[in-house]
Amino acid sequence: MKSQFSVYNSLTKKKEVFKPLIADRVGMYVCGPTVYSNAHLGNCRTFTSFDLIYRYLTHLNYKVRYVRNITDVGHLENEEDMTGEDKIAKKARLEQIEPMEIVQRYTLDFKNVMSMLNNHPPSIEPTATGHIIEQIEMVQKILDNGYAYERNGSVYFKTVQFAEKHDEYGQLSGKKIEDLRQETRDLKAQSEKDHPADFAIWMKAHENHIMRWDSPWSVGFPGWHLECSAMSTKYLGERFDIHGGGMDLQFPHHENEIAQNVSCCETSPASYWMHTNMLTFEGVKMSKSLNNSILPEELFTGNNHLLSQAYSPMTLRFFFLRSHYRSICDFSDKGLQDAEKNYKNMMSALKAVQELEYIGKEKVNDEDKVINDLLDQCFIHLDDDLNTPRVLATLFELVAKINAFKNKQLKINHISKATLERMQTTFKIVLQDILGLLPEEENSDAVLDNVLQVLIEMRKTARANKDWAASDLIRDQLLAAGIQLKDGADGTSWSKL
RNA sequence: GGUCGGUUGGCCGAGUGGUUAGGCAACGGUCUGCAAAACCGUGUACAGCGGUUCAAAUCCGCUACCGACCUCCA
Repeated sequence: MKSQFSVYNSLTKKKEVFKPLIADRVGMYVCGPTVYSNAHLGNCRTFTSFDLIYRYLTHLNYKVRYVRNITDVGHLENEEDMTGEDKIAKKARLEQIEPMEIVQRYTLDFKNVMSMLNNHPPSIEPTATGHIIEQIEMVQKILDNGYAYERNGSVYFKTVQFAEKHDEYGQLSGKKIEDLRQETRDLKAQSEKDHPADFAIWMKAHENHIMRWDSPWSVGFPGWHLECSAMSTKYLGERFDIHGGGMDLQFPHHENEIAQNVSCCETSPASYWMHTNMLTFEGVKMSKSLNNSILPEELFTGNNHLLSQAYSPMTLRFFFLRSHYRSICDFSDKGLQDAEKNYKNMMSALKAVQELEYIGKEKVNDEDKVINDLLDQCFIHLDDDLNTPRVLATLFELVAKINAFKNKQLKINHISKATLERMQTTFKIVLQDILGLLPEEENSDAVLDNVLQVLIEMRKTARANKDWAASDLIRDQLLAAGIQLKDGADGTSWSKL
């Protein structure tokens, strides 16, 4: 049974059934980070969303090649400023170290954070500096095809001429070339470009620009949008299935990328464009320039005045999954507190469902259908453009059932043995394999567990003797120490608060 | 200024032209020695105004407020 997985395509502005170009294979390119400083929570949200997509495609048995670049050339800070510096070069100058040292530091930081969030590494993680030759070749092709011109060693893309010949320009972002002309003309009159909407695909390096490469036009560096065109083409071909990135990249980055690909390869690169929405803080986009960004490390340590406590990477992942990837997600301490509780409850249920044992003769009733319907719903909601809030809602309904079975509030033999087994495998697959939520092993301390088992035994004896003072003392003292005892149908268990 | 998007119950957050989202918090119940945990139940929300319709929170228009992009950004 092949699923009817549908995704929202930013290019056509509607949900479409996903059909790869080659059956059973998917090529996906996602614009990665610029490694000139630490990854912040906004970056985390985007890449966690694409990790989910990657995981689900893999679950659907597609062979996925997931390419996510590392931008280590940086972009110009101000395209019209001829002393404009590369972001990475600027940071390097300020910190008195080599640009590639900056790149290395923040690349490692980024990969480390991705790993903590349980995001799978992409199949290929190419760097812009490692693909200068490919980029130069692409510039040459665009020149040969007549969609660019050289000016003082820099090469610019003829945006207006391109837009006149190709409907593609503006389709993704909804921008009209007339508006761009109107808007930018007055402000940036002294440019060496023919038109304000033109953009550089090769830039001649200013004399103190550190990152530079030889080329047919000048010693310089590739333009803002070129690396993604070059690397996606190299690793996924001229046409592939999914191109993704944050919504803020839609214009100009992705629009210009399409223009480059069409003018070079005569085809728009991707069938489906997927854009993730922004993470906001107090209603405003989280970004470095606004100085309102929070670092993952601050969250994991609780070392930030906005946070009442530390939150684990899995709590953060859960927090992201609570909202749909195309909706704005507003960061809040309260939201993370909720997410933490949700996550813990979900993980307790995951443990509980695995421990359920089938007892008694099958007396299957309506409950069997209820459970199976809920399990089906998980995939129906995943198929619907990865509606994770709905998936979680469905899982919570299953959690209630699982706990009820565990505490004998529902009888296990009211569902079939096959249904129990399906629930056990499916709950785990959805939670761990697809949503990527792993247990954090909080009860893995064997010594602590042994000590607590002694106390639980002592309390049990006290209760049997109706020595409530003693049993309540154990319970209350442990609670004060952050350990909660839970009396269930099968005895007492414990968890950290 | 231009383009696009949002406004859902105490908070978060889905969704749909007519039927319970879900979570957190709250309250009631079951269970319990009492609690906690767990389960069950309760809340009747969709910015405002007008229109289309048998029926709109869901479609259309206007207004208000918020945001994103138009400059590097995930």
